[in-house]
Amino acid sequence: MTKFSDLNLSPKVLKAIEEAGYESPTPIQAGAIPPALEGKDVLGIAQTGTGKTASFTLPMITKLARGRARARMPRSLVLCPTRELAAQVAENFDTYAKNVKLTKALLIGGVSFKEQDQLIDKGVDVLIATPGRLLDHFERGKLLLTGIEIMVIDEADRMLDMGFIPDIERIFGLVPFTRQTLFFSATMAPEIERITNTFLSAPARIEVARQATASENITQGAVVFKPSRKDREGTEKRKVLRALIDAEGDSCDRAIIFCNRKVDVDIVSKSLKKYGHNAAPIHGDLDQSQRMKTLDAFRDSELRILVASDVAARGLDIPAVSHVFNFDVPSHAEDYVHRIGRTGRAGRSGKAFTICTPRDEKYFDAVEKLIQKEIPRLDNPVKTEAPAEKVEETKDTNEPRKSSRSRSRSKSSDDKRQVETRSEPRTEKREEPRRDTRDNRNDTRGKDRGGRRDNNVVGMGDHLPDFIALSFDERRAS
DNA sequence: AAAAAAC
Repeated sequence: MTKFSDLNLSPKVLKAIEEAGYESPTPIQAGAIPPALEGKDVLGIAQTGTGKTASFTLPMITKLARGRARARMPRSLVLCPTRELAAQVAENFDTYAKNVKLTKALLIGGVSFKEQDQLIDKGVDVLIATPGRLLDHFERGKLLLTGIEIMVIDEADRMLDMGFIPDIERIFGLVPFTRQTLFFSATMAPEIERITNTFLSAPARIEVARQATASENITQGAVVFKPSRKDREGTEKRKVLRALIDAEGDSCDRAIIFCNRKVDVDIVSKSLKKYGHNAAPIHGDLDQSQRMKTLDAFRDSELRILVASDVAARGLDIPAVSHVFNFDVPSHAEDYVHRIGRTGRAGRSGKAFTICTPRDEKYFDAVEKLIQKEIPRLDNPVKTEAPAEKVEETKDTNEPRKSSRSRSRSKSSDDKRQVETRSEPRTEKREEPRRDTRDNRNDTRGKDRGGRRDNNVVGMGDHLPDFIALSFDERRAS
């Protein structure tokens, strides 16, 4: 098996790798690092969780260690689709460049320009950025991109989804023609193919998507149910969610709940908190420092449940998530794969539950078609509409269920949320509030991230279930 | 019916 020491990385980088606890490169690393070090363009086709980030940071650090940055002329540029992803790449540089003198700046939105400007003025070796903020800096004339030696595009397919491709093309036009380009995408959509044909020159192509895997290690299940009333859908889904979480007990020690909408992220998070769960929301409307804090707490196991929009579906490095719950079926089937791919990583087992109501059904069908597998239906964990509850809940409108609801409810839709949050704890036997005593356990998980030494983890964690290992085209082509 | 990203 290849070792990092066979890859021609600089001794200082090797030392940092060793200190982080790694010995063997993952396939994408073994494939991408040698051509990157030779100065070739690289086209890496790899899913998240394959060790992709290190496959460009390691050779970059090795190459940039020689030479120094000049003011306002960064020597390399890494573009990421989301702020979190950019921050994560920056952390990766910190880890592996700790024995090397390298300066870097993180240019992302949501934070002030001032500090970013100061860093750029001093001169940086590595610029890590989201496209919008990078162009903003550029337009202010504070930033020269003519000194870029290496440019990295991370998660290109996601950039495509987010409409960043015009920005990316523009940035390609601002960096020198002679630069080296390292380009990463989980899939090769036609538009991505076009970009790579245009902007890469004779790239070394490394595809690890089809990597064989030992076992299918995500257990999937779905609760399909019909809400008793349209206006109770949210409440009842939350109840199902709680029942699912509770049924998992202590084995559910780090979970992500995905919702399709930001409002629902907030509502679900609040509701869980009220029921004693250690939960917090993350989505794009929350301010950046809050997003970072929440994510850090989740990684450090201070936070047990992360309620998220699809900001967190792809790319973020969150190790060893025990459970993924889909509060909604994602409307893009591919997102299902990304979401549940947050669990069952690096050889660990994981569980993924999806809640599906009639309005989700067509998306659910699309998901099953994509993964070429039937997701086992689970019994609704909420006792089949216990009559006692029903009576209590509906006592204000004491009438047969099938009666028409044409009589508009006196509650305005405005105070619906309020009503619901008030009534929720009442409508069911409130379980013992769950105590998340994370501090009383021997918590080593936080350290997992940089230096896991578990026997069953290969390289930087390249264990993927079979269907994830298929490219999307292959999955679609069923 | 959506999320993300620039002010």
